[in-house]
Amino acid sequence: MTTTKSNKKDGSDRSNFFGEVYEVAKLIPKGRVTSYGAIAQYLGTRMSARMVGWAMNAVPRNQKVPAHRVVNSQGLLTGKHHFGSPTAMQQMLEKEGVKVVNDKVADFKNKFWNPSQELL
DNA sequence: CCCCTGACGACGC
DNA sequence: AGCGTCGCCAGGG
Repeated sequence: MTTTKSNKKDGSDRSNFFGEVYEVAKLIPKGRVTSYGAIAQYLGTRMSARMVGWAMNAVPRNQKVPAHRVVNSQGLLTGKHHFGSPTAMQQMLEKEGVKVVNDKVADFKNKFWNPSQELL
């Protein structure tokens, strides 16, 4: 075995960037939400938050990434249109306990999950 | 190889 | 507080 050190998690290493994004997104606790910028900042604030959202769209079906738990810094469900249905994202969030009003997360500030702080 | 778009964010007015 | 613009990085045509 040895396995040396390659700690590969089933193909999550598409590029450090995408892989990290998927990992963090998968770590988001149920009932909590985070923002694209927060993930970007956690990775090193080197890339724009746009890359994070982009990574979500590039998520293969193999990866179960709760992209619905990721919203923009306003708590707005900007990516809801990418779930196949414009209401799918909201439905999933509400199902997990996250109230969504007007395509926006209620108490977003309170439900915000910061990877750099919680994950630390 | 050049141009444009894209699930964002911060700043300026 | 709402709207507009620029910046960032990468992929697609």
